[in-house]
Amino acid sequence: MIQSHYMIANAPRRQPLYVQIKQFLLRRIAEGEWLEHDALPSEWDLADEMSVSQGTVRKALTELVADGLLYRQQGKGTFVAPVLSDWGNALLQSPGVFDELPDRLSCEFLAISRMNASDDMAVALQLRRHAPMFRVRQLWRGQGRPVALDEAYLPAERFDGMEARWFRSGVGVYATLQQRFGVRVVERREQYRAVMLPREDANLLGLSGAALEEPVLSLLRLSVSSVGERVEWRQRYCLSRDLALLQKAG
Amino acid sequence: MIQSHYMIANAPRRQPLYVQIKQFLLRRIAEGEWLEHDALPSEWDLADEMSVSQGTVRKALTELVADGLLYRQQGKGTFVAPVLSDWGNALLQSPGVFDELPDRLSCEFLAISRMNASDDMAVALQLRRHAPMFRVRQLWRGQGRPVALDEAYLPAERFDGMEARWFRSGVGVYATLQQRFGVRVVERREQYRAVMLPREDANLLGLSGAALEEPVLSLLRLSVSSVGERVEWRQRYCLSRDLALLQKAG
DNA sequence: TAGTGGTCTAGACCACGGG
DNA sequence: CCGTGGTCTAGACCACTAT
Repeated sequence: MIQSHYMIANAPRRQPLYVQIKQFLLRRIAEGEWLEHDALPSEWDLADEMSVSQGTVRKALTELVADGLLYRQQGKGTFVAPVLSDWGNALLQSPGVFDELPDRLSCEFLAISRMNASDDMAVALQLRRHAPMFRVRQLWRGQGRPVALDEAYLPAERFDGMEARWFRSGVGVYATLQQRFGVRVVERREQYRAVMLPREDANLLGLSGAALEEPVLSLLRLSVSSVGERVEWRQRYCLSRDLALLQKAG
Repeated sequence: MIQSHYMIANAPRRQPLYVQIKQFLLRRIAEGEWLEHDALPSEWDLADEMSVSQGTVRKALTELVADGLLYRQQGKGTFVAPVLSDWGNALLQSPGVFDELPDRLSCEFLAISRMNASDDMAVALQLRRHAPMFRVRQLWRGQGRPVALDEAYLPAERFDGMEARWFRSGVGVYATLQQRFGVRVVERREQYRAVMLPREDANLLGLSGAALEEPVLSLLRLSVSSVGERVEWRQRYCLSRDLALLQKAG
């Protein structure tokens, strides 16, 4: 299963051992062998199982921790990290206040529908033109008040069998991809803009009258899975009158 | 200089060797011992110099690479990375197009002035109320047209002696902090909002008439140095009619 | 061919957490 | 006390770059 490329003369190029180990563990996590917060075998057990040294296993685990797929606790073990939330590490804070703790957000499912990919969407997701898509709409609330509106677009053929009831309990899109398809999102590219909210979305965010003239923060997101597959295109509108979106920049 | 905490019985807690090595190298870089793109001594030479093993040096270098302070080229060496640009890894792209290459931005110095910290600013930068600050204003252009307006606020006591001419050639704030004070920015926390541009800033961005009613992207940034010091508070307004700000989210 | 970073091993010991 | 992750060493060999 795991083989070094140093031991095989004249063999075609192989990945380093620790990369093979990463992929091996990634597959086992995706297949549900360990659930969130489950402990993996110890570094030594994994090393024995795969006939490599503990240091090599350690290097693989360290990268998976950096990718956010695992977390470690000294003296206890290495565990499967909870799935990335639909907000990632982003927070909503008061503008200008960087040390504030955020409110918890709740997610309300609105609707799921089918449509065809726009040209930009198809290019970004590496699909053919007008490829069939699911559109999942969700409303985020903080302290009961609407704060953001999401439209997540997912390739219908890749995620065949998607059902509305999976979302009814307010579970996020990323959690659903993990639970139902074994897909873990690890990378996101986000574009930020300031726009006026499209009129038809305004009432969902509870805007009316003068508030219709308020600018909103538009976030366009391309989500990539742990195996490099582009799996989601998302449009989010955030009300930013009283809240700012915090990101730690890389 | 470098000492293990394993070899000293009953000694107070010491940092791991590789952390000491990081700090040691960080200081030597800050002091200008090596300039941008200069090669560091080889891992083996550094190991001999500090009487540690090559693997330990390697671990320190790997973390400095991850922090963006160094870069490596196999077969050649390890080099000092160019200073982070005032845009970090962020790019301006066409909305909805994630694979586009960005235009180069040019920086035009506008003015430097003295003022006192606002309350939010003082808290974020861990200064006393109304602490004296420098305000550096710069205008960013892409293909000749204004795209963003920056107001960088720097603690005047920490950066005593700051001069306007340091900025006249269009050099960024981060480059100046590196060159003049040996301070390297490595972490940034950014808040995004959508706002209407303050009237007095609009003409700097070339806005007039109906364009005054365009929303702009507001970015509020707290910059932290390689030694954890909070060194800058920045307000940026980005025109987002035709351009979106791309970030890779962590 | 020499010098660099990149991978891998085997073994040692430390620090933390929990029985 | 044991089992876990965390650090460190010494040595080996591979892969890339330049001369």
